[in-house]
Parts: sequence; C-alpha cells; structure tokens
Amino acid sequence: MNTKKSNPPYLNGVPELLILHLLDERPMYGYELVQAIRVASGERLEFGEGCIYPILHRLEAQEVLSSRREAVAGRERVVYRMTRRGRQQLAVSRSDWQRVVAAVSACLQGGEHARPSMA
Amino acid sequence: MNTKKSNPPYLNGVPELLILHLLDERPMYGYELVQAIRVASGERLEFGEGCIYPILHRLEAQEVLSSRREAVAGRERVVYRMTRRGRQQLAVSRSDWQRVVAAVSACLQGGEHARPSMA
DNA sequence: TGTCATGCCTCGAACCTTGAGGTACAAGGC
DNA sequence: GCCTTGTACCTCAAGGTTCGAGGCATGACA
Repeated sequence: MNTKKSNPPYLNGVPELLILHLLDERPMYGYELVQAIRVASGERLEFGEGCIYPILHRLEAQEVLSSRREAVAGRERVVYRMTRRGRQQLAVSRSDWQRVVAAVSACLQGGEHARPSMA
Repeated sequence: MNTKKSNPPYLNGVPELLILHLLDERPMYGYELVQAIRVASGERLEFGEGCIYPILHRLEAQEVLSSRREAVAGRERVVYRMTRRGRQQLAVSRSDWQRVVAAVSACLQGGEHARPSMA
C-alpha cells in the first residue's frame, strides 16, 4: 500500500512534447504515435493510449493539430498533423523543457559551493 | 482563460529530487529549502512553501528524512536531515531523472534524418 | 469459427503543484 | 506603544496530468 505510485516522476508534459516533435516530422495517427514514442526513446518511455488520445483531442481543440480521417484497407485512421500554431507551440515546449533540464542540472551538479546565508 | 496552466510542465517530482539533493549536502529547514532551491537553480526554479512542506512531511513519514526541532533566537525551526534510506532514495531519484532526460533527448535529437528535405 | 493485432475511444483513480490563507514571533521605524 | 516586515510553520481547495482497465470494431490467419 505504500509503494503505490501511479503518477510517474518527471513525466509531466513529456507526452505532449514528444507528440508535437514526432508530428513535426511527419503526420501520424494515434496508435502509431504510441509505438513511435516507444521506439524513438529506445524503449525507455512508454505512454498508453489512454494517455495519448486525450492529448491528441485537446491539442486539436487548441488548433495545435489538425486531423483527417483516412481509410486504409477498409480501416479508418485519424491522422494528425501540425498546424502553424503547432510549430510555435513545439518551439515553446522545447525551450521550456530545456530550461527545466538546465535548471535541475545546475542544482544537481554545482551545489556545494553555493551558500546563501552562511559562507 | 485558455492559457491557464496551474500544473507546470516537466516539474513533476522535481521538488522532491532537489530537496533530497540539498539535504544530502547539509541539514536544512523548510523555509530555508524554499530559498535554497531558488538560489541553486539560478532563480530559474521556484517552489512555494505549500509545495515543499507537504513533501517534507511525506518524506519523513516514509523515513527518508528525519526531523528535529531546534530553537534559534526564541524561534523554532524544524530541521530535516537525510536518513540512510534517504540516500538510497536520492540515488534512485537521480537516476530516474537522468533516464528520463536521456530518453527525451534521444527523441528530440535523433529523428530528423528520417526525412528527406523539408526544413 | 475463433483468436489475434490493429485502431479508436472513455472513464475513474491516484498523484502533484499552485496559490491563497492562517498562525506566531522578533525587530525596526515612527 | 503601534504597526509593518520578515521569518517560520502549516493547511486546504482547485486544477491538471498520467495510469490502467475496459469497451467497441475490423481484417487476417489458422
């Protein structure tokens, strides 16, 4: 009961960032994205469909993505692609991510010499 | 109303990681940690007391930290320090963080060569 | 016919940070 | 003496996120 962690560490917003990045390379559909993320991260990251689909829908509502239904071999796929706004959003998300990584790295690496009120 | 984000991107679990790291260098009290994080991150990160205190209490309940009340100039401080388990936890958290950073970096950096020409 | 992989979707649960609010004491200015 | 500021602790509701399981449908293959 104690070691119950359903909320993953450090992964907040990461699915959105990766979706944006992958769709910037080429249009994809939801199921494909789930696998693409796993592959692109070298099997280190995996987000379920229950995580990806809601994000896709939200991003489309925000006009960051646009979707189009395509029938392939009698089966329907909802293919998403970036909009102009999506590309802006990707740039913002990417720099947010880098800023956070830089800040945390600064804390973790150089910390022993930073004395606020006791040097 | 649209750009309303109360949940920060990429910061999930970061406060705990930084608390652990800073307390591994020296014992500190809550209020001090709030400032230490801001300073150590070069003013790039800031977590309020409403974020820090609950984490401190939880970590103490998990025996990752231990606390001791200390009276300084008639004022009470609750000083936290690492336990043995805390040091193990720090190692785990740190490697989790690095794994996530590595995985996301792999996604963001590697991938453009799958596209012919479009930039 | 039955099972599997593909493909889309929804829902509740669990978790986290935010931001505001509340208490208390000491020191300094006026 | 009064009042504001800074220190120091704490709590709570709100909002947002991922997880995990489940449901539905089709085509392929045995």
